[in-house]
Amino acid sequence: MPDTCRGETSSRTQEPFASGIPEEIAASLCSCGGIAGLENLLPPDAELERFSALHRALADPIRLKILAMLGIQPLCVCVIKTVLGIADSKLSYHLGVLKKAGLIIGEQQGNWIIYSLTGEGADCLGR
Amino acid sequence: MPDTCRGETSSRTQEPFASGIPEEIAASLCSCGGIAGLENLLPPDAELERFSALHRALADPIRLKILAMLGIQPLCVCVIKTVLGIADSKLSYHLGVLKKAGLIIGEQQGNWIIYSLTGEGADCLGR
DNA sequence: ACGGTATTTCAAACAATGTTGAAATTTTGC
DNA sequence: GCAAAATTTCAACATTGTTTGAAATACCGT
Repeated sequence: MPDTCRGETSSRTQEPFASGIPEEIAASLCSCGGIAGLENLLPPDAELERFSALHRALADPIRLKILAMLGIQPLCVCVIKTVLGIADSKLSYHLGVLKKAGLIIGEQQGNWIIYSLTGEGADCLGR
Repeated sequence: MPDTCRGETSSRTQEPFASGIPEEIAASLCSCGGIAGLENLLPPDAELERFSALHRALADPIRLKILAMLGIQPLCVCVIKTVLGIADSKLSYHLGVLKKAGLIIGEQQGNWIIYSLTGEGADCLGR
């Protein structure tokens, strides 16, 4: 391990916390470049935003069930509705959330709209 | 492919939707056992509930950032706070959410509490 | 054009989650 | 025991997400 961090815990850089954070923490923090170095290792905010939006779309059992169903085969709304046993407008709301998140896509086919997974939606199922 | 599905689309079983759902849908639905067969292929409700709770915990950029930080090294609250630049109580709230979800664990060490990823938390980072 | 079926949209009620600042708790060093 | 630092808890409030039923839209067969 490189000895980049001699001297006192936080007198080298003027970090905004008082004085003695735990030795072990200070040491490894130091060897990754202190607070600034740590920050550089983090994903950019835009990416965090994107991921959290994706998780928000998956944060509901009804929506997960819809994804699971579409993972088996494309389905029209009426079949999904029958399996879930929920009101039309409720289902439509959840389909909208999944669609807006880019996880499913709906294709009109005559009187029906047939939903299926997008590539991203399929990725979500694989974990 | 097995020819398990001769005859009219939905006269064999009395499915609760009117009459003619699209041919293609009906056919594959049929070959997986109709509505009932489809239902059997879905994860049990308890599992959907569990997954959705996990996603809910990840559905916030602040929390994702905390996880990313802890993925680099264990940290005390004051360092996390410095990086995020948010109020103590706000941070504590989000740490609580992650802790309750089983993704991080806090260990008191003197005056500080040092948080680190649990196994499950580390799994989440790996995608 | 009409009547019927499938699906979505809308606004209002409701529920869950996130934020804020002040007060409480825990631990340490003296 | 007391004061100071780190962290959490609490209750009020703000924001966001979900449910509901009614009305609107889109498409088909006649």
